[in-house]
Amino acid sequence: MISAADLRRIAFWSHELTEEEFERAQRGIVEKLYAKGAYLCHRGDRLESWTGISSGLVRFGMTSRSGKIMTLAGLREGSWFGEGTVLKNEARQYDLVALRDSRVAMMHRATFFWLFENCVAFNRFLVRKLNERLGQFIALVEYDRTLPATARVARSIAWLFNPVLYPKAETQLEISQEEIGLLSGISRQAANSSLKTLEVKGLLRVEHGSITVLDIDRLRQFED
DNA sequence: GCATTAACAGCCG
DNA sequence: CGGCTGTTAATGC
Repeated sequence: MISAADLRRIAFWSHELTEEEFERAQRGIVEKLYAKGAYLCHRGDRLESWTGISSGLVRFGMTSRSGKIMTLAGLREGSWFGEGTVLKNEARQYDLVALRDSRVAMMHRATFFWLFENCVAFNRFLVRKLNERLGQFIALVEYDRTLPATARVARSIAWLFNPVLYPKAETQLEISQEEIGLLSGISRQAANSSLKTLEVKGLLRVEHGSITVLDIDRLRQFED
């Protein structure tokens, strides 16, 4: 079972639970490690748990039949996902791959349903979360073809700093330029050049192995 | 043109 | 040392 401190750290929704609800959640979660490159699940798998990222970075996406990869979202510490699959009790429609060594929190299906049936705060969180992700996926339709590379990088990064999904996130995030490329759907070299552009415009600061966001609002809307 | 892969030197932790 | 970054050259759509 996950420690209380870890649960508080990676799940801001847990702060709104009563003591009883919190303990139920805690007892229903186990943590698991995935090495860089390992799949948490493949499309078509049954992954029974509702899932949160405890540390590391995971790519949420799919691979087309021709082998082209499509990234739907990058999942960082504090990301929770899989409620759609758990609620509908169906197979996963996407792949989850660890981009670096990652620790993942798995909530048992029964615990998820207990919270879903009994806890208003938990449901408020789910609705907020689904709403943000829906907005993100709508933006993805435009993003994929229309926007130039730098704008796609800007959006991929902005999503990792979504204030609704990660209300307590630091402005700095440990992420390499290669990982940013994987999440943005471009090469490391192109990611490097886009990051330089965004840095010159004052939207973020590029550091060795990490970035610091300076202006999340402009980053989200960046178009050229 | 624009983006990709490959290669490599240099830097950081 | 191993991983990440910055840059260039060759190649493809």
